[in-house]
Amino acid sequence: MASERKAREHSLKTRKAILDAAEKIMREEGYAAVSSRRIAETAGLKSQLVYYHFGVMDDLFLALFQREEERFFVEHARAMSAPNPLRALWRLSLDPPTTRLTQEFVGLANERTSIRKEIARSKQRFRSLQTTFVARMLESLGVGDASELSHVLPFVVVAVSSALVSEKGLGISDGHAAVLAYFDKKLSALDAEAFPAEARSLASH
Amino acid sequence: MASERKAREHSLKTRKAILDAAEKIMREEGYAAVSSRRIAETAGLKSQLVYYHFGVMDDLFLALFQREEERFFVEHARAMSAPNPLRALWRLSLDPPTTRLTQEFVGLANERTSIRKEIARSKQRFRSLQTTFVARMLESLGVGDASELSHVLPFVVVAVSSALVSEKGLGISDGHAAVLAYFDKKLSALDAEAFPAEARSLASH
DNA sequence: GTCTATAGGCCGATAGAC
DNA sequence: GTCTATCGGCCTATAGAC
Repeated sequence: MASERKAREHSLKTRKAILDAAEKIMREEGYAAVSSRRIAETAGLKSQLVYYHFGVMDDLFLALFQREEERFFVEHARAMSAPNPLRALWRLSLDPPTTRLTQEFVGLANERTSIRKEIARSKQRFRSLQTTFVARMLESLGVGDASELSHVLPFVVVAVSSALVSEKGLGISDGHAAVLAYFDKKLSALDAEAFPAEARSLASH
Repeated sequence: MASERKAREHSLKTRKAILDAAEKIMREEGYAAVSSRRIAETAGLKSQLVYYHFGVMDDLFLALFQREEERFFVEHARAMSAPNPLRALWRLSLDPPTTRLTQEFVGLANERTSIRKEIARSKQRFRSLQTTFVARMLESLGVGDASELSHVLPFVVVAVSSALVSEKGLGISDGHAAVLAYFDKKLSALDAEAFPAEARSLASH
């Protein structure tokens, strides 16, 4: 029936509105500010609808996290297949909206056991993707201690960019310019060495 | 009067008990779990005493932070004057109790404006101390681009150790061994270069 | 699927007796 | 300085009408 389809679409629309509102609050005011009432206020609907569509609050947070993880996975894959993958990963990790939300989820994980497992699983997933990628990259360069560096490099990139975003949120920027310049320089150089412009240009023919 | 002195001592004891309880809860369950009632329960006293001794909750958090900052400053100074200062700073930043609490205060800063300024001020203070210290160290080594590195090095050390502690809290340890080995090695080497054992041994005579 | 109404809990904070 | 008592607020979550 057409009415069933319409109802389903409407339901999806409400779910999206709730998730969007939750995400906005979480980004701007932190996970602690996310409540069914604040979501309702932001999305322009009644707080009980949150429970109707998502069950308990834990499930809402899980749904939001999974949506975010999917989105991040796409951006992550794009960064990895860029001509300068290390620098692209670095810039992606520097994106304030993305990283800010990730940090909030980590904070949330300290409070809610059901969330912690998901965050941990997701973090390990991306870490594994990055380590594998960098390992291949270093091997193709003939680097000797590729095993250690392939773990260290992605870890440092993510940790440092995360710290930059965190401090920016606190209104601090001491030394940030130096850190940005240093990593842009070093990562670009490594990218250029692993994926020389000539090879790329030849490969595309 | 002796009774006045006794009362003052008792008051200090209560204040300490409250701060200790708040710190314990914050460490174990996160800043969101710190409430006057939970403090009272943990410290074995009435929740109203929290307000009597500290005014509003913001002031309690400020008092706790300042106590913690003082403690950290002492440890920080000790690390800087160690024979291998960079590695000592690295190990200090890796201390879970210290770093875990710092991270909770950063989260708290997202919620409470009055706290944010204090956290930012303190972070800048330590950053400045570290940058100055590393700059002198690199200059004595005759490093050319000492200005950039003196900003990058402390930033990376703090960011990476913070990320290690954070992940450990989530139950993740993928690649941690490699990161630990790498930084221990690199920082120790830099320390040894700047403060050779012979120079130290001669200077102490 | 959305509404009104409401139960039950923890919170910050204050007033006033002792 | 510590006690009892209490107010008002925001929260999660559910019941039941439409």
